[in-house]
Amino acid sequence: MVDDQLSRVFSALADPTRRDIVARLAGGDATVNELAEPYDVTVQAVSKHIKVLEQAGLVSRTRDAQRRPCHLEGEVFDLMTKWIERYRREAEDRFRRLDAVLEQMEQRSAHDNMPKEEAS
Amino acid sequence: MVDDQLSRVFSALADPTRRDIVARLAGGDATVNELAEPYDVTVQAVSKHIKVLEQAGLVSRTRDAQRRPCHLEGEVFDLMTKWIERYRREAEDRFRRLDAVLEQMEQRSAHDNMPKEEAS
DNA sequence: CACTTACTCAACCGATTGGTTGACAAAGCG
DNA sequence: CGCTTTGTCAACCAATCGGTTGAGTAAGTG
Repeated sequence: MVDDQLSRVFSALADPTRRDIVARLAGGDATVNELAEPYDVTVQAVSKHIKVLEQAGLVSRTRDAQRRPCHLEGEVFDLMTKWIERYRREAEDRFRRLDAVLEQMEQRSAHDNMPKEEAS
Repeated sequence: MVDDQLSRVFSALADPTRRDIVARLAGGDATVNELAEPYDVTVQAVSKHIKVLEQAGLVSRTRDAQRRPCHLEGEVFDLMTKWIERYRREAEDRFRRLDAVLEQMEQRSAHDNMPKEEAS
């Protein structure tokens, strides 16, 4: 099994059914049977999916008689967002720097017929 | 194999080695051997990881003699961020609404006289 | 009490995954 | 020309994954 939380979260959301469950839970809490209803799989399979989401920290469960209402936990999204944002920003910064370099090269190679204005 | 892009991206980032590769590529392009160097696995294994990242759209490759420099593609992160942000926001909104309801209940139970007609 | 509802656990199955080794292609270098 | 570097492809293997069926638990209902 995957050991670190970030891996568990990404891994949990790699499955379309589980993403759909998350999407539906974002609209409100629901029981296992309610969640299982629209899919063409057994309740046991959905129960497994929920367990995966639970272990990733994306979903929590309470008890209401025989029912086990599932609740979407928002905080874990922060973990992902932080990771994603960090590298996206770096990638974009590098891209911008590269862009600047290319622009400079462009200007230099065409300095004869280019306007004297220097766009810094 | 996973069919949709979002699944491929999440699935690709579910592996710690692949996340590390992405992290390192955020610092600049690198060849397969350079990327493989720090890990305790064969170059072939790393080559496979890169292929997974490539098919997820996270990495692109050019050619430089025998070398295949890998480049991090930033745009795909948007796909993830959009998905994440959407459901996080909904979850947080619901949380705030629940908070408001609980607060209201708190205030109401503080009163000894409960209103006869309960709004639903 | 028996019965139904809601759900989980255990065992199994086929497909996929992450790793290996070995062979091979493609390009630069002696 | 051979040799090295850089990387991929193919075949295999053990572990995991998503699904199944069947049994079992826990709680409300007749």
